Amino acid sequence: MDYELILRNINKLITLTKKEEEDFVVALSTRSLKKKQLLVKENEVCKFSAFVTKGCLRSYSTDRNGFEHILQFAPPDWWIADIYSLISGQPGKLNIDALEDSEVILLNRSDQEELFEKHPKFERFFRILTEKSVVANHSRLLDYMGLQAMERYDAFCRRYPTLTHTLPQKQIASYIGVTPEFLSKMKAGLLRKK
Amino acid sequence: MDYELILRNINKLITLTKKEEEDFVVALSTRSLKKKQLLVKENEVCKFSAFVTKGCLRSYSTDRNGFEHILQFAPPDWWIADIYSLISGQPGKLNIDALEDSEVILLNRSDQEELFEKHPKFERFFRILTEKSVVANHSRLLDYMGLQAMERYDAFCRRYPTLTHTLPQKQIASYIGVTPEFLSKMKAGLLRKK
DNA sequence: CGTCTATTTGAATGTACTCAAAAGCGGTGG
DNA sequence: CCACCGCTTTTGAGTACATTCAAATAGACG
Repeated sequence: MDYELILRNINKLITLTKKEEEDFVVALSTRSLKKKQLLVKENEVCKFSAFVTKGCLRSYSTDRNGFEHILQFAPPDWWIADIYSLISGQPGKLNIDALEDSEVILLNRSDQEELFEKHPKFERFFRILTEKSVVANHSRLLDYMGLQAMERYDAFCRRYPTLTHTLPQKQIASYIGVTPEFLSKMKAGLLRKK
Repeated sequence: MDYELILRNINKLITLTKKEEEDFVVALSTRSLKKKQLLVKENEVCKFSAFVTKGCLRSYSTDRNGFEHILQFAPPDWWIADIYSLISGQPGKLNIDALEDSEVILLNRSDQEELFEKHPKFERFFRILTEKSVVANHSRLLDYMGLQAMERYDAFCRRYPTLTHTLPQKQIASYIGVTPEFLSKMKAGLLRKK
């Protein structure tokens, strides 16, 4: 299996010895997902973190009116999981599925915890990864609170220029928190102004 | 100094040896804050995490229209910081101030990092703390995306029953993302229905 | 007691949503 | 290769939730 991408991802934050690298790699497994295929289902316990090597996943929750709200996109080189379910061991509310045919590497929570025991360096890696996640969520929360829809769309386009062009608008609408209809109208309005 | 509360807080997630406890405690310092006093200012680098032992702090950001948006309340037994600034070393966008006369314990980032080197167990503590923070932020983000103002207020009251009764409405409005005027109208509407 | 801030109330407004329908686009099977 | 089907995007009219602005009232603090 080719774990080059995930090892480089890890090595951005910590430096692994040969032994650590080996102990890490044996804990990994891979999985292919067809477009629309679910990796994590709501009301089930999420037992692993996923690292995307190809394609693109998303995590989302469905509200009582049937609307999907996207928490995260995960293109290659990103981690994704239902962290609530992962750390509580309780069934989660998130679904994680593939927006296109994708490849992921899975790390079981139990293996991850063994890794933490054996090599505290991994604890550091995930501590830092999680800190970055908090920062991203803060920024997104502030966007929700202080910006209007058009500005959130702008912010999205600036932060994720690639995703902006590859994802269906409907998905972007669901991420920035507007209806697809309204996003369409915003873009039309933009063009008129130019 | 009395570090009982913070030690109990730590011991909820990990178990410290005598030596670890000592090395931790020597890194701490305390500070008193008067109501409205700023602990962290925007555009300055935040160099510590704060643990509240008395009173209540909040972290917030001011948007370009001058509106404050509260990211977090920190009553006793809670941690608070501008994590973006803390981990990046860059000047942050958050202010942290006291909503009433308060006492906090400060842990410098550099001391914290030394602690991580010396005792990886602390890395675990903060890894778990940070994971919980991600979960809380996810839940709040989903509330913003899927609930309307009244429901967000309900959710707030259920999650923080104590804060609901002690905080000024204006602060709660700023946390749930509505104007103080509208929160007032929502409550009036509630009473009419009962 | 007086001042400053927080809360309430009301009227007018605006941003974003709902519902409906048409047009566009992509994939699939004949 | 074309025709069809389903899904996404666009467009429009009507609506609703929440804001803005203004003014009055209530409360807190020195």
